[in-house]
Amino acid sequence: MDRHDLKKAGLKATLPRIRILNILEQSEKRHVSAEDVYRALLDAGEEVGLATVYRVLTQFETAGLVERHNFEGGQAVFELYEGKHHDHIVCNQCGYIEEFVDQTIEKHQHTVAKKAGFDITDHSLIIYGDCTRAKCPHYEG
Amino acid sequence: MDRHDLKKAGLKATLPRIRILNILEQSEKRHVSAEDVYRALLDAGEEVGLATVYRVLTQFETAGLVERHNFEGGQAVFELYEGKHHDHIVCNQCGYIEEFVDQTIEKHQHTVAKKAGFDITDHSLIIYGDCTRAKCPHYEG
DNA sequence: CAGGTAATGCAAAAGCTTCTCATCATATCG
DNA sequence: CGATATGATGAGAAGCTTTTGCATTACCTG
Ligand SMILES: [Mn+2]
Ligand SMILES: [Mn+2]
Ligand SMILES: [Zn+2]
Ligand SMILES: [Zn+2]
Repeated sequence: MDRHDLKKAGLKATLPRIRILNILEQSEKRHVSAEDVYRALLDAGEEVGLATVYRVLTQFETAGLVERHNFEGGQAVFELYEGKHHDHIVCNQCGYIEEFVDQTIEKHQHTVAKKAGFDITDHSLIIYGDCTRAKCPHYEG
Repeated sequence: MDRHDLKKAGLKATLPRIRILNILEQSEKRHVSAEDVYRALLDAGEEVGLATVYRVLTQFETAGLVERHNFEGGQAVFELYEGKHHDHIVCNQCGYIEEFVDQTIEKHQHTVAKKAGFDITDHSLIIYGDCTRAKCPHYEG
């Protein structure tokens, strides 16, 4: 992802946009808030305003470069869109996020929509639970 | 639902709480925001503070009397909990909400959680689409 | 119905996101 | 390559939803 992809998306290849794209690509965490991106820029010594981060992320979303998710907790999170849909399972304890696709669930959603008389455009499926990773604060055996 | 149910939930039967419960029961719309509840109270000539509405709705949620949903749009919505789980399909155009349960989807969520090593506690499934009701602004045949 | 405790109302504050507007960078074209 | 027009940025103010602090008031118990 570089200035070329921005141009293709109809966006001027400005320094802030290139930098934000880099943050999204190089981030340890795949799902990051606007604040996360902003702090990462500050840590890297880049001067980008928080308002710009919000603006650019929204533009990226509109352009189909990133996806926005509203997990519980008020703060929206963003991730690069890689061309394939997936859903999320989130740990209540440590916030760890795993991605998944279940074809049966996907298919049944369409059935449900049809039965309800809706032309389905999208969906959001988030499973919440307690993960069993050693790292997780609440995990004991 | 009356003062008795409040007591059983460990909540004092105060006037604001009784009134809010009534609003939730008698509301035209099943899924209402805190603002919706607040305005309904004002319209009924009841003097209840907005902060109290938020506090009480959160207490009701904790007590298992209502459920909170975070649909797109920033504002949380609440509905009375009737003892049975369901998911939602929401119209992008008019906001109309239909409820559904799909046992296959429910079952597969547990499978997914197990495979990911999570003890599932909850989930949120929201399907978005365009409804085909005559009432709907975008619906044309 | 008096006393203790919990709930309320108001206003202030918090948290997240968007907007305004003067300034600045980018793309384009000569 | 430099001038110009256009669009983007940064800083702060503002918006919207939700929470909090605190003095006052209502509920429950006895
Ligand atoms: Mn993801
Ligand atoms: Mn519902
Ligand atoms: Zn965890
Ligand atoms: Zn509709």
